[in-house]
Amino acid sequence: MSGFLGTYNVSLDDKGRFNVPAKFRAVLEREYGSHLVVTAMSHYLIVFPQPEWEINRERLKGLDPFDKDDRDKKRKISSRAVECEIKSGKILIPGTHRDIADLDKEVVLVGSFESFEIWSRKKWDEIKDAE
Amino acid sequence: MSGFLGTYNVSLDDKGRFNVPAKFRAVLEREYGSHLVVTAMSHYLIVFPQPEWEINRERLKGLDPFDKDDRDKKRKISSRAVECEIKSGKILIPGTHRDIADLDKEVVLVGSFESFEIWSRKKWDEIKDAE
DNA sequence: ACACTTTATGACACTATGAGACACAATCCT
DNA sequence: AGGATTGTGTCTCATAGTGTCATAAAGTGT
Repeated sequence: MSGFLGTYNVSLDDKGRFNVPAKFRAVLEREYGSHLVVTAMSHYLIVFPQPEWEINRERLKGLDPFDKDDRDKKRKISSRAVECEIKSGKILIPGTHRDIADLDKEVVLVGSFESFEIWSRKKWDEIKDAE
Repeated sequence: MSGFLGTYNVSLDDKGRFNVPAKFRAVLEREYGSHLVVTAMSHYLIVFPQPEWEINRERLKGLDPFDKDDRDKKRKISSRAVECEIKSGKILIPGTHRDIADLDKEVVLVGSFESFEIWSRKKWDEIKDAE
């Protein structure tokens, strides 16, 4: 109902996974499912439940695969995304995406209603009070 | 479900093949099959699963065979297309097409929902951050 | 405040994946 | 035919990803 709320400090295990906080897990179980799409912004990642992501995708369906502008538009979105799944309560962020967002052990999850974000603790500390 | 997503650095073996990333392979197995059509754009290749290619072909059928622009577009697409198949988990890009896209050892696969693209690492690095 | 339940961390063994290599088959080219 | 080039099957190894458990920490009810 109320979506992803709050800020959580979590830590990645030796393989780059983290436990989804119980509150977030509850949202996923109630409203969505275990399939997620993670997309990279410059300094952080956004995690969409698959059904939310699907809404974006629908808008891109009609585009012409042989038209340059249409392709560019699609590529920009799809190239930075990756499908993930919650397995044994954990999510693995692929290495490529960990690198983009510069994640090390300490990361911060930030709820944003129908999606949530993943920040490195360092970057988050820098921006959280700014504005 | 969500099509080809993400960016993968892969390397061609001594014969010009590459392993299809597991995520892409899963999409192909779930939604399409192992038959592909590869077509060359100016600086990269586009790989369509055969069923997707068929859909686009239907679209091109609507074009006017006596209109110059329409003919040009059709010719451009058909003349540079080639059928490929995944064999032992790998795709071989024919030499002709490797040349067109200027592929050497390091290539980048870029998902684009119902198709994916093959770039030389060099070209990709040039354009990936550009707008 | 206590026992009990749930949640998060870290560790470890195991599996899957992608790179590279090599032998072999098919095709092409005079 | 013979040799070069192009394509195919298969194997090994390092690394990335997965399942599971023990322990620690946090949260819940009485």
